[in-house]
Amino acid sequence: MEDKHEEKLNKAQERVIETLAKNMELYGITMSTGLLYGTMLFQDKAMTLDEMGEALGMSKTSMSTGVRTLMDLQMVDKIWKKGTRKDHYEVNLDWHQTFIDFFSLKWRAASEQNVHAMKKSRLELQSLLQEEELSEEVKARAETSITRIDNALAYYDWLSRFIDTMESHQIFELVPKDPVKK
Amino acid sequence: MEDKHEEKLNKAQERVIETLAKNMELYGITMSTGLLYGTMLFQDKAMTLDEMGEALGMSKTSMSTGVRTLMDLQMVDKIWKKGTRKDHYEVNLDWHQTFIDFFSLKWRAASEQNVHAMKKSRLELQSLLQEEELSEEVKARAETSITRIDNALAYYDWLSRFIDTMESHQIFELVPKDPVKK
DNA sequence: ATCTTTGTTCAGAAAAAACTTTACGTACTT
DNA sequence: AAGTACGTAAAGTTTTTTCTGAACAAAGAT
Repeated sequence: MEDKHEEKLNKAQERVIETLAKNMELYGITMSTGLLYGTMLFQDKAMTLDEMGEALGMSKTSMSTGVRTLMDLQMVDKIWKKGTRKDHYEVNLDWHQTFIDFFSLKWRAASEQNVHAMKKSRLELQSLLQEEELSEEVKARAETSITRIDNALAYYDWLSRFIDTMESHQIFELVPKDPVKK
Repeated sequence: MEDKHEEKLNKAQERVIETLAKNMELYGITMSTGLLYGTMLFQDKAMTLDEMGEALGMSKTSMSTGVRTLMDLQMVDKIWKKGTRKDHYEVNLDWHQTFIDFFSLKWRAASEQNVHAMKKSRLELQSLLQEEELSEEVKARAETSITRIDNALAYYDWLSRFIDTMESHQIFELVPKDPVKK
């Protein structure tokens, strides 16, 4: 009887954990690491690497790398526990912030790299257009390229401001955390 | 001399293409498909599968699957060209819309799946709490689980409204496409 | 100081993903 | 109707990623 209840509980949890894990690839997170996250989510205590390995039936090494990935994304935090030498981890329950952190971190970085490359190439293309004896064909291609780059740069400017409004939480003015009552 | 110019042009383009491709993993897109996208970006004509294969030194099959991935994400469009039997493709230059489409498609889908699983499990957990002779331990765990689920559901409710404001372009009121002049 | 415990690095094994070649179906051409 | 061009599916190969076990370094315990 007791087992029956426990089984029901586990089944309910596992459904969520697995769905969550599957969809975490949007965060660039592997299924296993997603399962780790989900497992920790339903724990009311911070977990040690050994407990994780036990829970998932995986090596401690994998837990170590998995939990580091999650830490890098601010999805879990390392917790101080006195009286034990083991590290303890628990999920960061502020999902809104997790989402924002992910964006700031990954999308901002990508955006900046792209902008950097584009600006550098744009300069080169401009200088190319100054060249004497530039064939019409190359000239046309360079001009198209600059147009495409400018178009993209306008987007990245927008994206940067977009991420700003998330980081500053200004976004919650437009889209409030608590839906406005009717 | 002519070659010199062309080489300069290609180098400028390739820098952008490669950077772009590398960072497209945020869209869940493989490096090769990213290179394909970048290549098409700097083309002023729509490309055929054969031209793509030529340009990337890859098989036509790969181009076929790559371009389909990009089409699914609305990043490229298939173009009608009369007088030829080949399919032609060109990138969708509206980057803002591409970003929004990606979000609508991927994040909305993930969100809905997660919500679905959570609601289902939440019901099961509620019903579990009604059971007679429920051990204190299981009861406590079920209650924690419900709390965690409710916390997540609040976030997904927000996320859904957030995506709404993107799809409806309301987001451009808060974050205008053209930065406000000073 | 020596012996444990703990987390991580590294090399190799296992699994998954990406890419290519072959084969096939459809639609256009002659 | 037969032949050809085109895109894609399927099977097989190569490459990449993930996972593990052994070895190691740091910190604590004895």
